[in-house]
Amino acid sequence: MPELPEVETVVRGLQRHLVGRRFREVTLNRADLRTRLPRDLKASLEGRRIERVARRAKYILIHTDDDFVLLAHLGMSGRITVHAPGDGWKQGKHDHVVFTLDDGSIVAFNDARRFGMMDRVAAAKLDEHKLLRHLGLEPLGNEFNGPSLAKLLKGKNTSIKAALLDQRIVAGLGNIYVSEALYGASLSPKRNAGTVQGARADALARSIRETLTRAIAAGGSSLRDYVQASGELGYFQHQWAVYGKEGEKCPACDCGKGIRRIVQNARSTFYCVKNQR
DNA sequence: ACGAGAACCTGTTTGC
DNA sequence: TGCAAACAGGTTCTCG
Repeated sequence: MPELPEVETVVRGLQRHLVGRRFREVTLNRADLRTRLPRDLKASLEGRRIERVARRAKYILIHTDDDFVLLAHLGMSGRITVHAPGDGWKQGKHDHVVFTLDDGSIVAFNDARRFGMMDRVAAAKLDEHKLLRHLGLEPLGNEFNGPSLAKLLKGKNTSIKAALLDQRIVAGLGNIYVSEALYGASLSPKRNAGTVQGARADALARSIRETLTRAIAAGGSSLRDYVQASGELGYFQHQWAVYGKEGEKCPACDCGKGIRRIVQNARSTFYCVKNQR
């Protein structure tokens, strides 16, 4: 489900409702997510004040007043939703962790497939965390541009599609936005990653940045599981150029072949054969 | 050392 | 209609 724009949207929703509040109660309903939840999660969080909420790649970072960070990843099907006191929220089947805040609002972590995770780490050691330390460039960060992307792709002997899904290169892209960004840069997903240099890398970096920015503005893309922290859907799926559009006309041409779906590394890729080389 | 494929898990859609 | 197979916004481990 959630790629960078969806996680960023959730983070913004959490910032509105969590910052300045305290965890009053933490309920662990099941601990066997992608990684096992820390045993002391409840004891270590209850009473703590939330200082800020941030994002690194697809990870949500909730900073508490003891200089620790609650790290959360939504996997494929994870959601974090916030419910005002008395809004009628009832615990559901896959609500694995439920937080009650000091104002009585509820924050629910729900994840049917349990590919998501949560962990707690000292803020000073955040960058050394096993799951964060190998992450590549933030595509919306200042250091991300054509030359920095080209440098990371140089010598990569795989498709540009597979390379962009590798979080050690660009951190935060997923299956939807890779197809969309490659379309925006007129690059074939089958192109060898190492050949994306110079002007091609410039175009790709620009397209990645623009695609993600537009998706965030639309509140992310809702395909099946994803909702914002408020429960509202995302709307960027209505602006997709190619993803999920096999057989449809590409927005830029009338080539008649339509948008094609191929499978790369066991994941669907969508692209226009004529416009992307 | 690198890249492809399998595995993790549940729910929904598709096809025979 | 019913059941099985295929597929889904991700990541990590294993194997060649």
